[in-house]
Amino acid sequence: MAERETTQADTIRLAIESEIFNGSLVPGTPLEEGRLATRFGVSRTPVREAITQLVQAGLISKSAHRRAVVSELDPGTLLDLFEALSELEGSAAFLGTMRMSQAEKKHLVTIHESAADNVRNQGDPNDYAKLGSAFHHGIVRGCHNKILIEATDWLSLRVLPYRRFQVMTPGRLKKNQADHDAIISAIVAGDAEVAREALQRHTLEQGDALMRFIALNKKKPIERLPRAINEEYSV
Amino acid sequence: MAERETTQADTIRLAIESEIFNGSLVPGTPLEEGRLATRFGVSRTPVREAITQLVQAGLISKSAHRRAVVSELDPGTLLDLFEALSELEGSAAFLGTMRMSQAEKKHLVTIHESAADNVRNQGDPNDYAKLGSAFHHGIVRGCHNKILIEATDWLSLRVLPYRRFQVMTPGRLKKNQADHDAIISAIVAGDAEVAREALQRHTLEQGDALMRFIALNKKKPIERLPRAINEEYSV
DNA sequence: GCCCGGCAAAGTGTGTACACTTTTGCTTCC
DNA sequence: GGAAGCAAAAGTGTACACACTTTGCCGGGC
Repeated sequence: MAERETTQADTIRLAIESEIFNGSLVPGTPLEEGRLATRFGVSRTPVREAITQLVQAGLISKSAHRRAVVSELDPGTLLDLFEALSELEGSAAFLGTMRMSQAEKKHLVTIHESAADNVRNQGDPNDYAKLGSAFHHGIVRGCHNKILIEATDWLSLRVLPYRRFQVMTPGRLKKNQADHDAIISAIVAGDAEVAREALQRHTLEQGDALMRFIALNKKKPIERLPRAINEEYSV
Repeated sequence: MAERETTQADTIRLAIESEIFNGSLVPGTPLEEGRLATRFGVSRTPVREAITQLVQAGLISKSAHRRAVVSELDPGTLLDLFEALSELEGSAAFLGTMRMSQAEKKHLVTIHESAADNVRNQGDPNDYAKLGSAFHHGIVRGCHNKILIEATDWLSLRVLPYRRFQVMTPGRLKKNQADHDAIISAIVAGDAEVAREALQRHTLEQGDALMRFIALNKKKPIERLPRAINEEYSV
């Protein structure tokens, strides 16, 4: 085979990841090395490697001699996750407000305005979700701190499997847009402390809404849940 | 062999970790699977597993078909690390101030007072270092948010290999103790915002001091550096 | 009827072999 | 003398085999 710089373990890790994100692999599902190996047409070795990586990423959990399972977050942990994420994003917003270049801020404004257009014209909710994710992403990147970005991504990753339950009702969509409006204003105005607080509260509320939604729909079978709004994941 | 709940991979990971922390494995050192395997008296398989885990922990870096090396942090990244850590610890202090039980606060005060005694009586610097670490640890645990704790630990882990360069000159020691004093006062008084800011600035300054120290001593061979003050690592 | 002990099947942990990639040091040519 | 190219050596990635652990089931005892 020709030179490869991505190993099979990487390929398999990516495949499993995306199955977790798009919901084919529901939290709680056990992952057997042997089965995955035959399914992907490789031996168990690269599968094991992929699993180890995903365990460290927090997406799956496993203990010695026991099968790996897709991580399942109880409500308390999910709440912790959003709380921690809100703190990190808040910090990023604070630093970003002081560090983003004019071009970076401009870019954020552009994204925000596209989202506003989408709301006005009742565009594709999927597009709106992507813009929203790009907005958050842009702010976090703006802090120019590799480690903080890495940590934020790490937490975002772990929320991702649950994001698919999110639905944007017209009311929530408007609220979301208003929140973003306040955030971008603070950033453009250079008011770092306000930006921190606005983004922090926004993320916390997002998490809250998501949790309420999950709680409401817990009893129904997975298949009956509304379709995921973000087919793609970006982190 | 009798039943074991810790696999060889775990054992080896722990061994490599501690060698990184105590300085036997200097950042930049290449790690060969084969050599490690013979050294630990196992096959390459568990060694590979251990390495994969350490890569995800950020302690080791590696790319396909290339040897793994102990992660080396350039000054910029180290600065980012401390900045991010300071934000996280600040957040933890904020939440902890509101959430810690009286018993937990009491415990922190006890630690702090032991440290004060140590300073007054010019006790063992090693003990002081341990108390300092317990102090930070206690505050972080106080936030009662599993994810935030996990994230903070993750970053602390990555700083650890560099902590051994830290020296406590009498001046720094006094400053450190004064900082802790301000932090514990704010926590006991229930002033969360002050606690956040105090711990945040404290961690940031600690990082700054460490970086200056490393920069000064960079040229000297490793063996000539002062002995590590924390033999143990706790995270 | 319920619990407990043991058995078989499933599944993971580790050793080992081999193919392929990278690295290194030598040789050769300019 | 230095640079480019080549070949051997070193090292990693994957497959596969086997031992050990876990798990679920079954039957016997209380």
